[in-house]
Amino acid sequence: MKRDIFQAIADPTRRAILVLISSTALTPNAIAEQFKTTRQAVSKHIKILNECDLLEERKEGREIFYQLKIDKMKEIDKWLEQFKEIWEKRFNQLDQVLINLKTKENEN
Amino acid sequence: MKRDIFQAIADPTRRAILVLISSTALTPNAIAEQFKTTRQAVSKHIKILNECDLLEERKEGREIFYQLKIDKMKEIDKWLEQFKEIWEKRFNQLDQVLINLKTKENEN
DNA sequence: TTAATGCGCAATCAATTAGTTGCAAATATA
DNA sequence: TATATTTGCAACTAATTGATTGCGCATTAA
Repeated sequence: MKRDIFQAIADPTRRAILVLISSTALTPNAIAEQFKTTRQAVSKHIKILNECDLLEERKEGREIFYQLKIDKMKEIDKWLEQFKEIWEKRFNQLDQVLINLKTKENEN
Repeated sequence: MKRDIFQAIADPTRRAILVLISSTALTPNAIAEQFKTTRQAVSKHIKILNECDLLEERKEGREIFYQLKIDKMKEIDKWLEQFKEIWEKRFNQLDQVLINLKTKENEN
């Protein structure tokens, strides 16, 4: 099954999980407690996130702690860059318009 | 139907459309030509993008030109910020480790 | 006026999805 | 050893998705 990070963040529950485990490693049960959902539902989301290579796991006895591979999130940022170039260009153009207006103002 | 921008970018065809119309306004037919897909399929994607308030449309005779509301893409960037804070913090910590190593080196 | 073009929308279909239930394996506790 | 806990995985269901087909409306061209 082909998954990508954009599909991973499409689901709101999954986005919340990502935020939750971005700074702390948590077990599936601990995650489920935060969301009023079942452990199994969380488990399925974890599986998907894992397929996207978004998780680090650390086993400790019978518990498994999951944490976000935060660097993976940079892939989204990288994709966004092509739009940033455009919106920054537009912003600069707007800026130029404002400067031109001000110059004209001073001419009066 | 409740849509959000994260669902909009979940589909690879839709991501390609967004890139395509980020700098130029195009008609559904013109978009479809770029992807070797049908006009109707593109039309459905456009509908979804529209529901997410991602598009500006300009009617010209019987043609409708669609262009990306580029500012809307900032919402994704805004969501990413919470992760950026973490990865920058980690980077600085790593930086500190390297500085400490260098200091110890100089002590020898 | 008639024919062709560009478009949105509804109906339909196959595939995928999120969630539930049930179970077996591994670990911990009594 | 017997029991309880934590987990992953498979089977199932209801809902959603992407794509196709067919239609009607508006605009343009002959």
